[in-house]
Amino acid sequence: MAPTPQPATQPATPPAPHRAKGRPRSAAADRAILDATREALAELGWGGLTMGDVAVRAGVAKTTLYRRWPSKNELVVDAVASLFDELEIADRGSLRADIADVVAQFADLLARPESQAALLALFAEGSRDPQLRRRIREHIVDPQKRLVHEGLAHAVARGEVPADGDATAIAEQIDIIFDTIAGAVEHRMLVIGEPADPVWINRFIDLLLNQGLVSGCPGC
Amino acid sequence: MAPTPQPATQPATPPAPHRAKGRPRSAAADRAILDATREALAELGWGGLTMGDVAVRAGVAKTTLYRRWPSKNELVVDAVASLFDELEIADRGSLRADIADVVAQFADLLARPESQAALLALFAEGSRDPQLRRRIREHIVDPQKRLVHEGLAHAVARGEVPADGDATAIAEQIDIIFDTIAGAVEHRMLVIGEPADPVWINRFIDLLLNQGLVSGCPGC
Amino acid sequence: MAPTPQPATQPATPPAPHRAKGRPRSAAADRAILDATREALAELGWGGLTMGDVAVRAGVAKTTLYRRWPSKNELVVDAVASLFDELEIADRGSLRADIADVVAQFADLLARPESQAALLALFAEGSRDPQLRRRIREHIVDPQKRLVHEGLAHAVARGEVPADGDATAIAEQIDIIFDTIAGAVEHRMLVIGEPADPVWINRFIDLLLNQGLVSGCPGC
Amino acid sequence: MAPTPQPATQPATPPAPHRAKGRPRSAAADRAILDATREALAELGWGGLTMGDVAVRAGVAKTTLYRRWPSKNELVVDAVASLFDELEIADRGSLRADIADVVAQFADLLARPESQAALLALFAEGSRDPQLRRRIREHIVDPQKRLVHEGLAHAVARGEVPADGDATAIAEQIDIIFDTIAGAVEHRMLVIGEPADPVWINRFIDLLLNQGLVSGCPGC
DNA sequence: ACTTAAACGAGACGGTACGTCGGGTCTTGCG
DNA sequence: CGCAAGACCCGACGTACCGTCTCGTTTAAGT
Repeated sequence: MAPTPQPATQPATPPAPHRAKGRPRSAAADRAILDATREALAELGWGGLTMGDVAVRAGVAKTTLYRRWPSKNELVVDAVASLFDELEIADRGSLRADIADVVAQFADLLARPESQAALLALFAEGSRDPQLRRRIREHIVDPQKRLVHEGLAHAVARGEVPADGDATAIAEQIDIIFDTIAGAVEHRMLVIGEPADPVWINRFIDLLLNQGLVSGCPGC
Repeated sequence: MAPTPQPATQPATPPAPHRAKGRPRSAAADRAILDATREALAELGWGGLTMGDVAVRAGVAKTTLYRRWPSKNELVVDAVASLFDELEIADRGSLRADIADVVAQFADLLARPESQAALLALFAEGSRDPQLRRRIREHIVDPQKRLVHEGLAHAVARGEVPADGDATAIAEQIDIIFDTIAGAVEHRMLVIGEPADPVWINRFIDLLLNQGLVSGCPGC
Repeated sequence: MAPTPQPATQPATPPAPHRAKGRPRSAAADRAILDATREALAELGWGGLTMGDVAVRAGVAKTTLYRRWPSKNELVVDAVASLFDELEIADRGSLRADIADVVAQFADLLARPESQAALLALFAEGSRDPQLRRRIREHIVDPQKRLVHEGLAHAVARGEVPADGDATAIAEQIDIIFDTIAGAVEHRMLVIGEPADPVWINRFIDLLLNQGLVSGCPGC
Repeated sequence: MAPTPQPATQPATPPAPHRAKGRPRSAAADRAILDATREALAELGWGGLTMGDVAVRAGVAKTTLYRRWPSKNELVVDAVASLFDELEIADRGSLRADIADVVAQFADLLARPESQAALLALFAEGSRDPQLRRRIREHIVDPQKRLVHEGLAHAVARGEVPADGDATAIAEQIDIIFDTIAGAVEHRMLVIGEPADPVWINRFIDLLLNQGLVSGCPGC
């Protein structure tokens, strides 16, 4: 999510260079502000984070903040969204290994204090602001479904999982799987505050892959 | 969670009547405040909730609030915790039906705006305040594990699930199951903001009970 | 000014002893409260004086205070008025000596910090509350006019001052003299904050007795 | 007395223009606040005067008040001090007339409710705060001694009063005269609450100029 | 000794103002 | 025109006292 120019929303592809009059905006300021935001967020949490403080940390005037982001919400979304770009799924040879790998990545990400504070703060604000919630889904959550999608593709390619023909059925299936995996890790780390270590991950995948709740799969 | 007496934390079982000096605290005020808090929370969310406003709604002086709860956090924990006392698991004849029933109850609870706002706000604050997180676990989250415990007992009694001998293994198993179920519903409703309707619940239980990810359970 | 019984103002002359039922009021409490008031007043001034603090200093419940005095005003008037009862005029052989003596007494009284704080606080409140001002006049200021009255009587007896026949003229004369003497000392000590030492007193009496402003009394 | 710049007390003569960064303070706000303060003071007195109320009357935020004056004291000193700049002494042809004139001016000033409340409140606070008392003396009281000084000069020029050679003796004489005149009027109007009408002024000057206490000046 | 009723301590109560802090806007002068 | 600085309006914060109100407990006078 790129810094949002306030007065004039520039087009996605700026074909006309639009020879900006006057002094151009400082790119360094953008970076400094986002870094300062993440730092302050990790230290103080959403409630403790103040625009004035971010401005001071970034060595920037408050005006400059508001010129780029209309409010705390959007600033923090931007500051946090980028963290999730690093998640990747690699073909590790088996469905179990692939899941374990991506869950571990997610767990690593959520282990950072700033991620915890930032995400929960966003989710909390999102519960009152449908627009913000939509932005969170679109920019932060939904993009990660690609991981499930790709992982499933690998499994199908390996023959571990049959290729369901129906596309919408697959989409819904992906949603459920994603809800379940993401939710379990989130609950474990954000709500309970316990680490999702390899042991936990293993047990969780056991449950997910049927060696869990009704092991032996007796009457299913 | 009962109103926390500020200066002197009395023991859980007060054998000594503790001859209260001075005018006793008004029980009506306690009730009015908690009700007002839940109401305001639903209307305005955590960020919009003001102590002054709660006081006005409760027909109570601001000082009376602060005399009982040192901060918004504690007040909201108290106000919200009671909502979870209503969850129950009934023996509906099959493991699937039991799970579906309790998930539906949980979904109903999280469908209320005040629950969403309150829980997420608490979780967010909890990420910065280990003490608060502990209180959330102890007073709100962990007590619900009884549902899994009882459900599992029913299933064992019915012969749907073998009785694992090891007690600690069972405890860990319960934790994982709880993390997974609670996490999935939380993610669905609190993060994504989508309803956990019967269709979703069914698919989710499919996944949980092996008719899901690797349906047919080929090589497990 | 005696402690004012609140609910029932007893008649000035209690012919019927009014056989008090129940526990009688503690005289010790009265004294403790007035002492505590004077002490607190000297330390903290009117603005800093709190009823709660006075109660604590006096080892008494706040209720006990309010049972006797309806407000801070009346309490402080009572607490302060007694200080002025000690002023006396002695026949020291000459008008000048008599005046010097009583002015010195007044200066000693106003030299105490609690007198300064208390009086000025009362005067200040009195400027907004005509009733209080009246009470101040009647209970604190006017009673001291007896000093001028007696001093003048001594001077007439000595033949230093002719006996003006008209009673009302004398009364007005006394008022003026009192305003002048009291005012000068008050201004010197309460407003300016300088001591009224013997040198100042001497010069002041010079001015008052004609060796002052137009010394030599040329054309009078 | 000018509004006191809070963070940096600039020198009396700012030779360096002190290139002010940021938005300059609104001069209109200064005026509005001082006017509102005088108005509120007259209506409500010191005790009733609220910073919040002053802010509302001045159409200004409370923070703007506190940015300029650290407390009620300083604000009211500033608001009131200017009232005293209007006192003047004119050469009316005789010492008696000159005195009568300036006393009448002083009486007019003290007849305004806001002057009474403000002055007494200041004096009261001054009794506990030596710094404030010093500021009162320097900014409000002492400057008025010029009136005595000038009046005396006129009298000497007219030959009504002999020119005392010693400068310090004259200074002390002025102090005494000022204490006496100011004190009498203050006592009359601020303490007693009676008007200093022409009749009273005449009698007072009689006393001051020897036709008073020992009229006829028999043995002086 | 027993009754009775007011005084008492403690402290909770509804209020009001306090002085501070953060949000978001506006107004300067400089580059 | 961007930018730093900082004043501005607004509104919530948590605290301190106010004067009132219950409580349960003395404490003396009258029986």
